Order: sequence, then C-alpha cells, then structure tokens
Amino acid sequence: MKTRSSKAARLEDVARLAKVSTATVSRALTLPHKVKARTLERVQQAASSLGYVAHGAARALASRRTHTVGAVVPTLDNAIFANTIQALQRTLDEAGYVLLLASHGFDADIEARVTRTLIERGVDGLVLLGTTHHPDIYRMIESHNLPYVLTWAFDESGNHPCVGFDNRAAGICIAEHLLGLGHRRFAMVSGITAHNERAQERLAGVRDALAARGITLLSGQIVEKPYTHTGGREGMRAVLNSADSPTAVICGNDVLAIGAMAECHAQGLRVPDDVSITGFDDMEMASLMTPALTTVRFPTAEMGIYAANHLLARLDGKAVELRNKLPTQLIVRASAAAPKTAA
Amino acid sequence: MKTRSSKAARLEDVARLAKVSTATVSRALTLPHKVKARTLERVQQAASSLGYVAHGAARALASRRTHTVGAVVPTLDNAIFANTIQALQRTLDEAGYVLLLASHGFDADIEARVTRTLIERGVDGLVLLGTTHHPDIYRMIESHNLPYVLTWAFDESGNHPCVGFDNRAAGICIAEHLLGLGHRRFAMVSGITAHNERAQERLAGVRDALAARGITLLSGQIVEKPYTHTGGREGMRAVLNSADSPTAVICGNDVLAIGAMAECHAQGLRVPDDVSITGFDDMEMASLMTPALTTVRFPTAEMGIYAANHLLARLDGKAVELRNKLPTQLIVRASAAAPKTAA
DNA sequence: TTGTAAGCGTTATCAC
DNA sequence: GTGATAACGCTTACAA
Repeated sequence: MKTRSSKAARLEDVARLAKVSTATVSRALTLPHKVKARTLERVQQAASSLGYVAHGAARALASRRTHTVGAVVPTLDNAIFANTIQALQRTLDEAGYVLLLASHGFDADIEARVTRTLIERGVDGLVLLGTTHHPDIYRMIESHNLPYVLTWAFDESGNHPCVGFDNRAAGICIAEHLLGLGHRRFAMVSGITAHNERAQERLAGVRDALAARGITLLSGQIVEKPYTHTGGREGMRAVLNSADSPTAVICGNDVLAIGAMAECHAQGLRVPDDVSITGFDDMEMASLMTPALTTVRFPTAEMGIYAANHLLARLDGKAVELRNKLPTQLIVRASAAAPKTAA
Repeated sequence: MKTRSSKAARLEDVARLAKVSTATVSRALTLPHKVKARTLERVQQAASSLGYVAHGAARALASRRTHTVGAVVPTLDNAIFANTIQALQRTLDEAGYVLLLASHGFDADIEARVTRTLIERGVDGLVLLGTTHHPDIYRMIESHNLPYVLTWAFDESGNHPCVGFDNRAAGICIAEHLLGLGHRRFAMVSGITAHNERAQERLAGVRDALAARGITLLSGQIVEKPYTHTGGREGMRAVLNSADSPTAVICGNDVLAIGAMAECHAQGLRVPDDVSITGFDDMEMASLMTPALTTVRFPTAEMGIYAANHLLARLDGKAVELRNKLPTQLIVRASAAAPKTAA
C-alpha cells in the first residue's frame, strides 16, 4: 500500500482513511457535535494516526476567518500600554482568538504600513490606539468592512467605536484634591481645546469643581498649549507671570506637566514647595520622568478588556455600544502639597 | 460606472483597472523588476487607487510560503531567552521574515500544542529551545519537511541541526579561574552525565584544566545529580562530607548551584568565605536568584543570529552546518573568592 | 514581457 | 448525517 511518501497529510487523506468525505472530516474537526459519534471517532483516529495538521491558510481562505485580531500601538516600551495589551490579549485568548501586535514608534506612515500588514495577514478585527490615524487606515478598514475599535481615545465625532476615559470626571477629581489640600489660587495649562473633546472635558471638569467652591478660573489663569514639552514650559511661564500667581497648576497632560516642571526648575522654583503641579497621565510619562507628579491614572487594563469584548461581540454579529467611558483614578504623589500659608 | 460596492479589491480588480492580467499584477507586486517599467507604474497606480491589500491566506496557499518563522520557548519571563529571541527577531526581520513566538511554561504537552498551532499558521521554519521534545513535534516537523533548528542545546546524536555552546571550554574557563584564585581542593556537583553531552563536556573541561595543574578529581569529589534544586542540596551535602573537604565547588548548572548555596546556608557555611561556589548559567537563574554567583555566561544573542541565519539559509536551499558551537564567557562575581589559607 | 489556466487545501451550499 | 462540488484569491508553469 503506497501513501504520499513524506508529504503532509491533507484533509483528503484523512477522509480516505476514515472512509468519509472531506466535508465530513471538516465538520468533525471544527463542529464535532454535527457528526455522529461513531463517525467522529473514526475521523479523529484517522487524523491523529496521520499526524494531520490543518492548513491554516487554506482554512482562512475558505472560511474567511483567521481567529486573529490585530492591535497597533505607538510603542511597546510603555508600561501603561502593556497593561492594556495584556488585558486585550487575555480576553481574546479566552475567546479563542490570537492577538497580533504591531508598533509604529509614533510614525503615521509606519502605522499605516504595519496596519496594512496586519490586514494582509487576515486579522478579523483591529484595535487602534488613539483617535487620529492615517486616512489610508480608515480606508482599508472600511473597504474590508473590518470590525475595529479605538482605545486610549474618545472620538468626539462619534464616527468611530471607541473605549476611552471620562476626562471630565478626571478633571473634577484632580481639582477637588487640590481644593482639599487648601489651594485657592489655580491655573491650568491646558491642551488646545478646539476639536479636542478630551482637553475640553478635562478643563470643564476642573472649572466645574472649582466653581462649585465659588472659585472662577479667569482667562489669564487658563492657557492653552499644544501637548509638547515646549508647550508646557511656555504655558507655565505665562501662568507664573499672571497677576494673581497660582499656588497650584493643573496641566492637561503629562507632557505639559513635565515641561511645566522644567520651567519651574529654570526659574529656580521648587515643586511642590513653591507651586504644586498636577497632570493627567495620558502617556504614563509622568511616573517615568517625574515619579513624584500627582496625576490622574486611567483604568488601562479594563480598557483592553472592553476593546476585546467589543470586537468579539461584533464578530458574533451582536450589537455593541459605540462609545465607552471608563472611570479614572487620582494618584497622589509628592508634587501636590498644601499651599504655603506664608507665600 | 459600477464597482463592487464596499468590497475589498482583489487582484482581479487591479488587473482590470490596469488593463493587464492577474499574473502581471501578481508579478508587478512581488517581483517588480520582472515587468516593464510602464506596466509596473500602471499596476501600482491601479492598486493604490483601489486601496488594494493582498490576501495573505490566498497568497500563502498558492505560494506555499508565509515568510514567517516560529519559535517555541519555555518561558518569556527569562531575560536570557529574551536576548536570543530579540536577536532572532532582528535577523529574521532584516531578511523579510516575521517571528511568531510561543511559550509553553515547561509543559511538554503544551509545547506540542503550540508548536502544532505554529505549523497550522504555516510557519516556514521553526526554532526550538532545548534538545528534548515531544515526539509529535519531531513527527510534525518531519512530515511537513519543515526547516528547524534547536537552540540552547547541543544535540549529541547529531540528528538535529542545532546551535549550542562549547561546554568544554566553559568548564576549562571556570576551573582555571578558581586555580588562579589559589584553590587546590575542588569538588564538582555535576549534572547526570549519561546521555548528556553538555554535562559530560563541562565535567571534562573542569577535569582537564585541573589535570593540567596536576590536580586529579577523585571519585568522591564528583557527584552527579539531576538538574534540580534538591539535586544541588544533596550534591553539596555529599561533597561537604567527603574526606578532603573542598574550598571550591563547581556546579554543573545554575539550578544545582542555587541548591548548593541553599545547603550551605542550612549548614551555617558562608559563601564564599567558607567555600566558593560557581556554576554554569544555563537558565540565567543564577543572576536572578543569587546575583553574586560566579558563572559562565553564554553568547545568547549570537545564538539567535545563528539560528535565524541557519533557517534563512535552508529556506534558500543553501547548505548549512548542522552543529554550531559558540564561545562562552566567564562572569566573575563575589561567590568565588580565594581560599582561606587558615581554613 | 505578458497572458492563460491549473492548482493550493479548506469550507460551505446544496442535495440526498 | 453525509457527500459532491463550487468557491475562496492568489501564484506559477507553460504558452504565446
């Protein structure tokens, strides 16, 4: 009896040995309950005796499913992204999906390229980090009708399914903390609020919390700067020069906060002795670069779980909410202290 | 003009738009130099205007290549494996291959399962860590005629392509170091040497280096134990009870060395004051658990590069050496000190 | 240099 | 419950 010598067994070989059709073997292997018990056993016996290993590409081509989900992140060096990714990974794994990970080092073109590679590999769904992406990315997603979800971002347009934070609550939280410490003179170095719901809401949260205590943030006490180190320095400088110098400065982002601290250094001011600085921990840069910075931290692991479940639901054809907000948490560190009464 | 509404473009769509055959599009996209410049341009134009993304599964099915290599390692927590993996990754990437990573937590059945998954995914080659593997693994590799290479192991049978260490040189190195410190009374807690070339060679290296200085390791000064913590403790106990108690004990493996140190602790002996302990850093456990342990470290990154190049050569149909030995390096730490003259 | 067409190994849609 | 058989989207001889 001659067999295909030293060639990998295919479905057909299993079928022949089990004396059934390829269709039955396919069913037996993927939907065991759809075949008679006796048949199932024969097939399994045949498959294992031949050392059969399914051909994933053929399977993917025919079924148009790879049971794979792709995630594109800016970087893998970042502990806080790692949390989200790990949770994503775990949740997908439990549902029988494999996570394919790609990073782009904050380069939009590379991001488009790696996303394309992921789609080529046939991912059934995609997780993107952040809200702004290369138009090609959205184009590819759309033409492939690919389920996707944005994380670490809240899409103000409502056009994209996303899992983000409640930035307003975070703003309230940080303001109330500073109020509790005894601060009464505030300033905020905000991100540019135009077309940026996150920045808007953070500012709104701060404003509302202060207003509730009868404190109004005057226009000189709010300065908007781009989320850059330079922005932080410039913003801090502006704020320190304002008429009623603040005892506490809230920065709309950790990058800004780090810049703000640098400016204080440059001006010979001590933090938090001379001025308190707090921030929102967008990038988890704060804890890396200035471990003492009091910030609002975000539920990153939960975000991964949400993202995964969102995708899984869509892959099952279930309805899903488009926008999800998760609660945030204040992390108190030494950078926020009570104001010097004798300042 | 009607197009396939909201469906991903296929090769055929690109071909139609570029007014060429699908074969030409395929060539233009994968072997650009095989088509006329003008044709190439038309095709590229058509492809990008349609936002064409290749279907990886179809491509893999037809070409029987995925440009993917799989690696199966015991664990990913281990810094030293990470070195090998990173080097592997980098080298493969430079050659246009993607590394698919799987771990099994030292469970042979899981190892077989994840390896199977990798093969299902169509890896063009496989990197295995260590020399002993589930028979199913070798069976699948063979029936798929899959290029593979073992790393972190030297296959004594010569049946498997592998990249390993020169364990004999490592043995010589460690012995000479101790001789240089002034030690003259040695013992060795070796691994089981039967059917284990690595253990044999480590012992042989030590023996030869000592013999060169006229020192003979008597049978009471050599004890063989399995590579376990308990083995290390028992071995150390045996060696300390021997007639001529040693000032330096060489352990065949870091697991043994850690066990040996535990035994010293238990007996109230100080390392290295009362006795020097050294080991071979198989698992990089030494530096994790007992940072002061003098060991031989291995060129783990080079191993990854070798493994990758071995596979790449085989995938190109080139001839390759089956067995590769890489040089090792002594890392001196506090656990090895000169013997107390007044011991 | 380009086109034609036969697969690649599955799954899925039908009949039976 | 099971069996034919037509896709799935691409590559690659082989022809032209």
